[in-house]
Amino acid sequence: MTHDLVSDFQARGLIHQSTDAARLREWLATPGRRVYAGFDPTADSLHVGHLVALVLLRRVAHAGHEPVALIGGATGMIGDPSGRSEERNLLSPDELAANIAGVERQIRAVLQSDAGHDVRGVASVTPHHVVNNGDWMRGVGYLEFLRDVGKHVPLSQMLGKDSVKSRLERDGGLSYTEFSYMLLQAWDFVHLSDTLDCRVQIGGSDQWGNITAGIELGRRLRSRELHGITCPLLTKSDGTKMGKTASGAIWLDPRRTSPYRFYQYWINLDDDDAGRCLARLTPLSLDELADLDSKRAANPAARDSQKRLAEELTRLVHGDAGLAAARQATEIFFGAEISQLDDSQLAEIFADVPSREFPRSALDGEGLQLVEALTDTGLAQSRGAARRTIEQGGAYVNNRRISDVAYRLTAKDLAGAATLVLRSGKKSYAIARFG
RNA sequence: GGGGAGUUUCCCGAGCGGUCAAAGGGGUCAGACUGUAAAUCUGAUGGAUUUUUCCUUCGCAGGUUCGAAUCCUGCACUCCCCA
Repeated sequence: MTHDLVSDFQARGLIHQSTDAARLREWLATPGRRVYAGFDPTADSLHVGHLVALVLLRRVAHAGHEPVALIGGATGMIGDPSGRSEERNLLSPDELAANIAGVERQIRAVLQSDAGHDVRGVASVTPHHVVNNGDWMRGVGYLEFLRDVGKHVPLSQMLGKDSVKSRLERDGGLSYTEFSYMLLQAWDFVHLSDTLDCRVQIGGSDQWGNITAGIELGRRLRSRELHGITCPLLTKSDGTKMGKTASGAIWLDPRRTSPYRFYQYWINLDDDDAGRCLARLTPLSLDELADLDSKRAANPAARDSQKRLAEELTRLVHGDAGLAAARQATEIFFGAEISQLDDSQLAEIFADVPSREFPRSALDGEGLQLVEALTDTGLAQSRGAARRTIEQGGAYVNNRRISDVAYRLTAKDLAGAATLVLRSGKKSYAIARFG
């Protein structure tokens, strides 16, 4: 079960920078080594950008080691300046507590998930650790920290970090608080090496400066050799950040991003991105990856890669139930006319679709103007826009195209007992409920 | 302090007394094609109505005119040059 983690990372394009590869391999040659990655609770949910690090930890477990997920209860109070162009706003203690709770739940869920055949049965027997640096930082006094930690970090080294340099060159500069961030993260690393004998830290490429700060501190304070790996930031072939859409980030929390939208995000990736994500984010073996690569080249239209990717990741994050829901919604959304569904099914499938209540009486007599329904549900900005959409053939009721501008909705248009499904264009849906 | 240029509809950018809701491009939204892709092509793109009009827009406030985004006055902001 144990295999060479470093080679595996390399083969998947997961290494951006690392400390001496030979020394790393040597350290990791013994099973049960602890490897950590940190997550700052900047929101009450992680998003796709965090997925790489989470999956890295799963690979650590798969390789026979013990992953350590660090939640930045302390560092989250400060804010990491890395990769940031402006000073962060501080979070209130209440927000922070809520964020920590949310993030911790997600981390545990992913680390414990048995999604992905390669890890099945492994995660449950391989121990993993979830720690919070707030737990050991809380009791540390300022003077104590300055004497024990700050004393051993040369200012020249801190000023040399890219994250600091780039911010100093900007108008906004950075505050002393954010400047100090790297000391906390450096101390985390040393602390974990003390308590868990954890000697490897992994993170995104923007973490290199913070990681090396910890390695340096370990050397000075403990004469201990620590190791670090960063992986490239996941970007799309068009240069934009992975996980960002026009409507915002793709979150792991189903209340923020429904399993359906999460699933769709991966389905819609272009071929190159899908290939890279499969390698970096899924537990598929290199053979399977090569197989999908050749299938994709031979028959891109089948989109096997995108489907597999969406499947693996949706199951990992949302479980089998979430995947099933996403698939069902996909079938309905891109399927034929909607009928024979009851209201609760409709409500479930269209859970993340905006909905709007109308009085039941609106359907009586002449009925409700389709134009009005489209604007009231937000599918059209104005009545003029709604007319245009209908005239151009972009308006659908229960997935049936309506091209009559004067069309009125009546009881016969209901898909369920009191629900009908409106659609504008290919993918914008809205639910109209008649209570 | 002196001299000059500018501020246009979501963005860039034409318009310089009527035919201007305002060229062109970008974006966005529909449609076709397609792999729920990319590229391409077509149409639309202030609001209300509907096929006829009406209302609101061209930095802000006034004014000249039958009529102004276009002319005049004042105010605000931006940029450039000389000190």
